[in-house]
Amino acid sequence: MKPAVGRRRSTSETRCERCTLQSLCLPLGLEVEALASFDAIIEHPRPLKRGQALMRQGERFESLYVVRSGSLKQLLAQPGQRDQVTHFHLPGEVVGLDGIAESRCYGSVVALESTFVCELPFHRLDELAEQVPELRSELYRCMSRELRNDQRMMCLLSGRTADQRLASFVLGLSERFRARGCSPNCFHLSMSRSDIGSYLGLALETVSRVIARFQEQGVLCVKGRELCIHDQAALVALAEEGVGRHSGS
Amino acid sequence: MKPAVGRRRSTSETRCERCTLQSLCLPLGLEVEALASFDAIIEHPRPLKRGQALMRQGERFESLYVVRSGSLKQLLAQPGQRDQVTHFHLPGEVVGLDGIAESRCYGSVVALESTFVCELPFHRLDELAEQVPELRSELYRCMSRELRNDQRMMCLLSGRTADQRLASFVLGLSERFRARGCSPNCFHLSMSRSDIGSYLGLALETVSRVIARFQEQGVLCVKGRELCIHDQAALVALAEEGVGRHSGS
DNA sequence: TCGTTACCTTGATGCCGGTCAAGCCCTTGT
DNA sequence: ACAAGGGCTTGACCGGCATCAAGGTAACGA
Repeated sequence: MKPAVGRRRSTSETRCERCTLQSLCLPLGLEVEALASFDAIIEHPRPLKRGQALMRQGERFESLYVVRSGSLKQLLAQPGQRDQVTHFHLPGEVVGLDGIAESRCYGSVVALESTFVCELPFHRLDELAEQVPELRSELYRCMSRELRNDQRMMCLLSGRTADQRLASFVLGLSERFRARGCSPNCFHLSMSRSDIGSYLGLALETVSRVIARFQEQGVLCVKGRELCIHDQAALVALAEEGVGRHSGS
Repeated sequence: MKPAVGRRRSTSETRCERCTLQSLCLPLGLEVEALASFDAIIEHPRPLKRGQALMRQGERFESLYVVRSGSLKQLLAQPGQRDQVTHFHLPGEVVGLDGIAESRCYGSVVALESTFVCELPFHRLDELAEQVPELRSELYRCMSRELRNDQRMMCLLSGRTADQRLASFVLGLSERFRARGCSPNCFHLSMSRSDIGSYLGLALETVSRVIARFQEQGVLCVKGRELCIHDQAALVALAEEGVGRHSGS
């Protein structure tokens, strides 16, 4: 089921050089020449349809992927527990770093909509990183950033109320869309309420209810999966709100 | 307050070559020669006393550290929220990887007891990694492993009951002690109940109560901070226990 | 067009675990 | 030796959120 067929190298239209995600992506800061070398190792598997898997938990790890367009969710299955969403991946984000350690994919990654990715065979990437210090740094930075994000998430999950979690989630998405040149105030949620709930450690009913409450308060407006933030300041206040669980005084 | 004074290079007794943590530590798998180069960049700040900080959130990131003996906790301060424990670090574990991304320490790291560390100035480490592919791989693997652990933690925090969290926590520690050649069944908790609670997203009272319950059930035995596991199988069962929150059927 | 299905919303109920409070134990310093 | 303070335990109470349940809505295929 791996999209081995349909892979192809860069064409003029898929070149990094012309990619709008340059400012976010791995080859950030590479010289023209290095960028060309980087480009040369990229493969382009055929696009994924909604629900299709980019990788499956336990599969052999071969490549990193960068989302080119669309979005995906990462799922972790654990013994005696329902699958859990651990990440959502947006364009420009690197997928699969957690597979390096054991040469196995640590989670499954599934497209939430039609999704294009760039594939970076890891051994070739590492070879290139040996020669290009900037690429090496960027790889470190990328992993480090993800560590940082995961830690934030752990804090979110461990000490905060449903309202705070939802507010942080929405703000986080908003920020990520802004960085991608999309509207930070109105955007489309490609994931279901149930995905959001799983990700935030809440029941899907709670997600629904909190969204409804935010709407009543005029903080945002949701219709199906279209979301508009009306009062960002209020959302920030909701996310930080002094008194969550364990928050003390 | 940085322990700049008292740093010194390796002496015969601090050499990696003779270190009992070799099988766990970063230079894993290096040839004799590469190991010597690695050894040469290590510095040894003076030991930390209980409560002393190895790094403080927001400080400039310069070095990675490896715990040589003792243990530390990592704390993250967030606006309008009490500090939260995000990691406990045991001997052989690398500290500070999350600082690479922004060249700032992402959290504060504080000793839980008398603690020795090895300091690895990051720019020198990276220089060496350029020449030694094995070291590079090990660095990647190390970060990747941490990503994986953080994800496990996120799952723990988001979908599980207090009992499951505690049981997983104890099992995790047990496993880590085993890997370090210590008894996996009887060990010392260098962190307070409150630290454990913060780490697991529970009130310290809950930690105390759950431990008491486990004790009544004969699963383990705790006296102050000494812990003995009596029935590991039961603990595994408690950790996985089909029916947690969100677990569905 | 209709039926099927997946997704979402809203209500009612109950439990887990947070919070507050009181007291014990052990350590540390004078 | 005693006082003081930090850490731990245990009890009582109650609130937030999971769970169960019952529709409503939208998308899709026949």
